[in-house]
Amino acid sequence: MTVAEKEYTISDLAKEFEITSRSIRHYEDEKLISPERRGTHRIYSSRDRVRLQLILRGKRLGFSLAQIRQIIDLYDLPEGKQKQTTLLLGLIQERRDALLQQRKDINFMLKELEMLESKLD
Amino acid sequence: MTVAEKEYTISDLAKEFEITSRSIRHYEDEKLISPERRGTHRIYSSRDRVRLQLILRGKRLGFSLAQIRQIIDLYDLPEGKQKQTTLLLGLIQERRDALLQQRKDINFMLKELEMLESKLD
DNA sequence: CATCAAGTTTACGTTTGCGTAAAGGTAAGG
DNA sequence: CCTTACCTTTACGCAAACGTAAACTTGATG
Repeated sequence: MTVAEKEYTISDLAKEFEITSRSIRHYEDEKLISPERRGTHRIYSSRDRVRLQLILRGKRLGFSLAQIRQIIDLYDLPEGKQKQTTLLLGLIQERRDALLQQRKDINFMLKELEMLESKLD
Repeated sequence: MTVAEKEYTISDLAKEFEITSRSIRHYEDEKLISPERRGTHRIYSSRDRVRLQLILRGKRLGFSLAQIRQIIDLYDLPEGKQKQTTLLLGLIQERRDALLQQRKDINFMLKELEMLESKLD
């Protein structure tokens, strides 16, 4: 039997992640998330909540909502045979390259901060 | 004797870093860089070039120009006794926290990408 | 059933980060 | 001196990512 799925209102998630409801609705406008509707009200599932986490993670990394949607869409691949594997692999590789570059940038800046800090004696 | 410092025009740097001159001037408007002037023309030194690299690194990490300026300003501390050490240490710590969070986010996403990739068989 | 917090849509406003003319100044070569 | 390439400032334009206000609707509660 299916365990009762957790559900969230828009302000539940807004509070939890310290963003505004407006932002969450905006992400919906931009097709990044699409919660169930119960009447007019939005009901968010655990999966929706995870998607929101992915969105925010992408944001912290400086990706645009459009880029984040691309990444998120990768998660929605219908199981089994994929549509255009090579295209997707390319997309994944692109993302990975960007992330690896970012990690380098971060490590560089962390070192710089250390040096700066040591100057403050 | 002082070794002749390398100098660059705005388009030298624009080409090297694959950005537009417009962007570089914009960074100047935003007080992120302030090259020497020879007449009306801008002359960039090696130090200016390094600053530009810092700017672009910050951009790749998703920082706003205002945030980047804060970081860059840390480099311009007059040697020796600093103005408000504790304040600066706080600022540095803030930056570090953000960078560490980003690194976590990156590592998370890299793992996710691997998983996604493995689904494409 | 009245109330009241929380939800909804619609739409204009704002900030950031440049793009893109427009209109002209400057430096080197022929 | 004239062309040509590159530089300058000024200023309006624009997309992204929401903020914010207006004007309802809904659902839980006393």
